[in-house]
Amino acid sequence: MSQKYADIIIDISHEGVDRTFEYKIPDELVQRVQVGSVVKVPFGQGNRTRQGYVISVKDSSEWDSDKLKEILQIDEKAVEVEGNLIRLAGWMRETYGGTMIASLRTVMPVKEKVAGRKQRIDVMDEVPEFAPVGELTAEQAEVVNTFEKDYDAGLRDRYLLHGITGSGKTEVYIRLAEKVIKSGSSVIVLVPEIALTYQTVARFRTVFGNRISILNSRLSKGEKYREFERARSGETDIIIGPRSALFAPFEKLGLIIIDEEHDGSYKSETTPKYHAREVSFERARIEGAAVVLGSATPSVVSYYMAERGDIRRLTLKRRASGGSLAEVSVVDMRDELHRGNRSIISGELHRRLSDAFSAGEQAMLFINRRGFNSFVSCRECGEVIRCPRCDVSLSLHGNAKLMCHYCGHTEAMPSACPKCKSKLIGGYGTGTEKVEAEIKKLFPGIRTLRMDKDTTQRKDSHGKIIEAFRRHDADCLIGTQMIVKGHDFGNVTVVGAVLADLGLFDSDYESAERTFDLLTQAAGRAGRAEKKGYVVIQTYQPEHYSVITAAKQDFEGFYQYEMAYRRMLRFPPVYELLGVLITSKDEEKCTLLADRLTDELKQHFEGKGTDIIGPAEAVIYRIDEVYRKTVYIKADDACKLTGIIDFIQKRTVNIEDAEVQTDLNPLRIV
DNA sequence: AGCACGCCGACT
DNA sequence: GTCGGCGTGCTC
Repeated sequence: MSQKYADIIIDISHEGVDRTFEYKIPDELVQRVQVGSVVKVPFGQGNRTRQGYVISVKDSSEWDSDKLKEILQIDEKAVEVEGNLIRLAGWMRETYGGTMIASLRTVMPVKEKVAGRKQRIDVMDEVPEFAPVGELTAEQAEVVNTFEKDYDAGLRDRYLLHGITGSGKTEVYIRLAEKVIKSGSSVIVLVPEIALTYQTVARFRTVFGNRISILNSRLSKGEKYREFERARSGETDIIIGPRSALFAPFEKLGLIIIDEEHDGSYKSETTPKYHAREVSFERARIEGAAVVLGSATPSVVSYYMAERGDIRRLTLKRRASGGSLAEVSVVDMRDELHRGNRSIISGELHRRLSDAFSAGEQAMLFINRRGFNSFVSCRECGEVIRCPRCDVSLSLHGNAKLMCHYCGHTEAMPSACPKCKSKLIGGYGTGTEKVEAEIKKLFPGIRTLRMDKDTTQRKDSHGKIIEAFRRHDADCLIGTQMIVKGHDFGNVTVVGAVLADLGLFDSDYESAERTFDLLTQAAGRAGRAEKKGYVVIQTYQPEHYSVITAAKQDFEGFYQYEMAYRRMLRFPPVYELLGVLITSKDEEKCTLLADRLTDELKQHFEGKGTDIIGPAEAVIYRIDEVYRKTVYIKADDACKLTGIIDFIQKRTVNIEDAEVQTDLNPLRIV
């Protein structure tokens, strides 16, 4: 048999070796080495044994055969990568930057086979079965019909399912999945991590039984591997999980569903900083699968695509249960102050809560606040206690410990101000703590539950709090935005957004969108059963379009306003945005690299439909003793940014100990 | 990343 | 003279 050769990516995440290397395939391995094989190869002068991934196999080589080294063996412990997933990784590298090996690791989140442990009992296994899905409404049936017709015609399209809260999107997903599975293909369902609750899982499990794989953050590597193996071997037809479930190795994929597609958790925070929506389109293209994006508040990006005809829009306008939408009112907190009410609870919210509690109903109060804990400051001189390693204030945990949210630095709470020695220092408590105290004062005897970063530190505590509230162990649930997402509580009739607009101050082009989403979703929480619901939005900016349109549940209105703003400021989706982050422990090197890189970028790309903005200090200039500068590039065409990412990757300017990362369409300005 | 090669300072 | 510092460059 003639000599065969393999192109191999070495498992080292470094730009210098981010390319394929050719190896000879020894005769005894030639039957078994194929694209996707994980092999051991000698590498470098010292011929150290390294792991590598076979990217292609070929019959000839440009190289002198006796200069090539041979593959040593197949790595039996490693999991093979499907050819299609390798292609997907190649696309991700090209689109988002970073090394090929980083993209490969991303598409195969489970690296090592783990000996099958005894099957742990998972809470998800004890989920009670829901009543089988009943008849669909006319609207739901129409959506399902449209999809089935396309699917039968061999068309694998992309759809945006825009359905108001309570319109029964999950039932639609289930029907679509059934259709695809019946015709012999598999389905991936992505959900935001936080929404992967009993309810969602229970509904799917009722229909699909044990032919479903469920991923969640509680699974160990081995358990996750087991679920992926079940998908690979055809033991399951459907996988449901967060972002990484997108890479489930189904042999024949027919449909990818992304529920709550506007959710921020679909964007990866580590290189490659991919967005599951974008990657799902590419995976679907490679595999010949359809994509369904679903949301009550679609992302501006997806809605824009639908408007331009890039994806097909399907709508659900009515609540499936027939329940009416909640009555929403907006309270201007400045008026409350003028009237002499200095409480954080307005007169109207107080009345609604009072009515609900005396009727034995429940209420939810949430604070739209991205900060986590209170900072500690001196009442005398105003000094704020800051992290010695990062440019942020420390937050108070418990009442004796200060902690940095960015680097984990902890120190004891000082007894006096480090600057003026005053004893009058203290934290102000988290927003949720304050609200809880206020509620207890206003409504003695009312049982409250608090859900925020503090109370959900421990694993599972999130689910426990939700379940306790569902059992009516408490009358009032108080929390940050995490209480808003995707939980149905039949007995909740009042939802209050205590401080609705805090998010609007973020230095972040998506903050209006997020505020609209949260308020709309919050409003959808009230009165989901037969009882009438009331939503009170308290704000200092009642005239802000996010607040006005959310109160009316008017997505279209919000979208028009928001697009005008995005257009004017040239933000996505009208323009493509690339964030470039330059980091170094050495402030001067960080500046030098940022300046030189910007000069080069301006030389090559300025004008011609691209704006180059920066360099500037990042919003948090220093994290964990690393300095951070940013450059932002806006372009009228995504291809230009792909070229710029490539240029940055191959840049000639390099400063040692300083690094560059790219972030395509970042969710926020860092 | 990790290893070898290479060209200058203070040691047996 | 030579042991060893880590700057530079390459890895199929």
